[in-house]
Amino acid sequence: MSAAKRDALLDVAEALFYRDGFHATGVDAIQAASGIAKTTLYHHFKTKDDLILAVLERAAERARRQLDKLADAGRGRGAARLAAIFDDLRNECQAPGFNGCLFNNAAAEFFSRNPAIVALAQRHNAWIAQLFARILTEEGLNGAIAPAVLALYEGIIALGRVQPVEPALGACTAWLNALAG
Amino acid sequence: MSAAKRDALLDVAEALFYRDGFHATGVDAIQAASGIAKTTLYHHFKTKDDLILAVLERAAERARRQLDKLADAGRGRGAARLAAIFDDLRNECQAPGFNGCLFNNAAAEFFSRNPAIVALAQRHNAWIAQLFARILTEEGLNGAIAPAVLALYEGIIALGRVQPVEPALGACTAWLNALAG
DNA sequence: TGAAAACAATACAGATCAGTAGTTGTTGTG
DNA sequence: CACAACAACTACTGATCTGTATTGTTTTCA
Repeated sequence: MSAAKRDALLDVAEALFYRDGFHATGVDAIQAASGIAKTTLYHHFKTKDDLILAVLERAAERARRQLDKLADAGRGRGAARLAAIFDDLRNECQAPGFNGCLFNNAAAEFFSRNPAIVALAQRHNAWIAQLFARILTEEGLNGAIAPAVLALYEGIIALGRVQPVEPALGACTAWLNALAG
Repeated sequence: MSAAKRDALLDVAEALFYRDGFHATGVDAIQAASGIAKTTLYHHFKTKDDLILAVLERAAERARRQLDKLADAGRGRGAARLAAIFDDLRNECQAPGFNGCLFNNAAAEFFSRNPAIVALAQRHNAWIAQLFARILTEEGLNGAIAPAVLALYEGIIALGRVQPVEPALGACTAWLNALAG
């Protein structure tokens, strides 16, 4: 399978999984939406769970690249470097069809069922926590609060599904700026 | 159906929904685990989604009672009144089988499928935000940060599934205490 | 051009899904 | 005791689930 076709398949699968959930999205729906035959799909992914893992791994890599880019751009700006990452949340949470964090959604659905999926979500969150810690120390701030910053980050994403994010984001960036003062 | 039996049924359904997810939990599994016949179940709940809504509504009432109790107990203690609510999270997140927030999990699974379930999660989060705002103003603090406090609260719950909550909770209560100073 | 792999389409297997019909207890009430 | 209402059980419907077998076509690459 060409890389482009594989990407197209993963695109379709990710969109359906994200919108409708993992258990509620049948392989038939992915087949119908992607045009790729079920036989072919199962030739490249042993099971549906393997496809889900591939979707999640690709999405995690993409998210990490994006976060790295945002973190690099703000280098030397103190707490504003963190605030820039939260600013980016505004766009994502307000995008149509926003349904929270793909990885946390997956972890919730597979909590008692597929440890590999939960572990992937765990690693992804740990990576973000480490990024936050690095940013904080590089900017001369207290790196120990990184876990709390991550909680804020994930909390805003979770709430963004059912609430406007602006109030939380506003108070949050105020906090982050207070860190610098 | 007696109230006790209804409660027992909702207990079983809630436990299965919480552990395995809503779509992954079949009505047959609830029947087998509760001993209540499927006919009876469908006599009292028109559809599976109605059962889910009943489970969520009961759980939301229980959670609100618990939060109200914690909020009342800390009256007059300033930011510590909020910190007490976060302290309670420690126990919940460390309990075996902890799988995040039942309402956010439900909202994620039914986001594109059942607006009533999403709306219930929305109302529950709004209620908590209002509680936090009331506590903050009653304690002479800035009520406008309530949405951010809620984000912290929900973020810790979301992360509690895949991470130890202690670091985030520690930094978080430090923040809350700094609010008082 | 020819061989080999990958592909699509269809049909199917076996299990499970939500939900229902009908019959047999079982229980509470006059 | 007799009656009425509810609950349990079994069995079933039709749909949908993951995953596979089959067959034939297209692509690829030497």
